[in-house]
Amino acid sequence: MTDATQLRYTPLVADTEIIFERLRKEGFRLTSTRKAVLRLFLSGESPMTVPELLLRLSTEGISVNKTTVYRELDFLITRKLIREVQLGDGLRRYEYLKGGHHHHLVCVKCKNIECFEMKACLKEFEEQITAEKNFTFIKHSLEFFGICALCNGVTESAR
Amino acid sequence: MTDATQLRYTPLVADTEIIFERLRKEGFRLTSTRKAVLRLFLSGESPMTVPELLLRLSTEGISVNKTTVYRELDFLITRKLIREVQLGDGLRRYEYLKGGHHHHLVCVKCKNIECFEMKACLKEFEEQITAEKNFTFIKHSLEFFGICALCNGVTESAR
DNA sequence: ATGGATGCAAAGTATTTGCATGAGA
DNA sequence: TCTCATGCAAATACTTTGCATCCAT
Repeated sequence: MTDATQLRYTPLVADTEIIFERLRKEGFRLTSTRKAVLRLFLSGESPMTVPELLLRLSTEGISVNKTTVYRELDFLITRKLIREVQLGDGLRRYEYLKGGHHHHLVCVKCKNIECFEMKACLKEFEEQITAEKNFTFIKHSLEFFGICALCNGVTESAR
Repeated sequence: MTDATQLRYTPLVADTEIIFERLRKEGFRLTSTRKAVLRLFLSGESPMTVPELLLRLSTEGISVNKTTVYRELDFLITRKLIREVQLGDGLRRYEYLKGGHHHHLVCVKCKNIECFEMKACLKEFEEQITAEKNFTFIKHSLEFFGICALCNGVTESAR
């Protein structure tokens, strides 16, 4: 329970190439949209909403239709390359699913989202519940909300 | 960590009256809409979306405008009588906030939502993180997804 | 009668669908 | 060439806003 490790997304170009190659082998097309969206997720962004994603892409000079983005997200979710997360404000966000399961520290002030791991976090709890009430666990989501170190350091006057 | 208690919402009429009286004393009006919405939450429903809530009300023969419902929810959230919960499908649900903080077991098959408590669940974890990285915790949300006992018992053919 | 509460219409935002067209492999 | 992928328009779903009216106290 006392085992929290901060996740660091390493924006490995190698990762990108490996994923591209895997998709190609599986018979999917590597269109410019797909590459752009995947690169964006792989670059270590915080979870993004669709409007945010569209803005990011257009800022980079990439013009993509929103319908295409929604469909691309469906595709990537199905391939388990990204996942949807909800952080309490009613918006759907999407983030790169780099191997491990992890959770979020959401700053309610600056809205920054930090990812971190909790090894074997709720395993024993889930096992106990399974034994007690025949509930088969598939997944869980755990989000923490509070004020981050940066915002804690900022004095009222300095805002 | 091994302390899970199932929550049971007791639809106490007394609770309803106490809340009504409190609101009245604070200078808020007890309109028929307010009473109906509050009674619905107090009757021990699972978390509901606004459309679900509107349907429930109209089934009971209560005609309320959706705008009014949204505003009533705002009001009740401000008064900390209900809270918004997100259960992974992108929809906002609302539930009665009966004193205690609790979590949810969401069945992905039948969509049933069970509430339960975890005493001192993540307290020690939060304290550790606070010490490590100056993050001030305000709240957290924890949801479990899986197959409930009922759905586990149902054979494929019986569906 | 006063001000909180309501209803209605309209606008705003997020997401999905149908269909014709475009472009990787 | 053969489909997967895309764009566009429109539909759907959810939520918010402005304003006139209502009604609980």
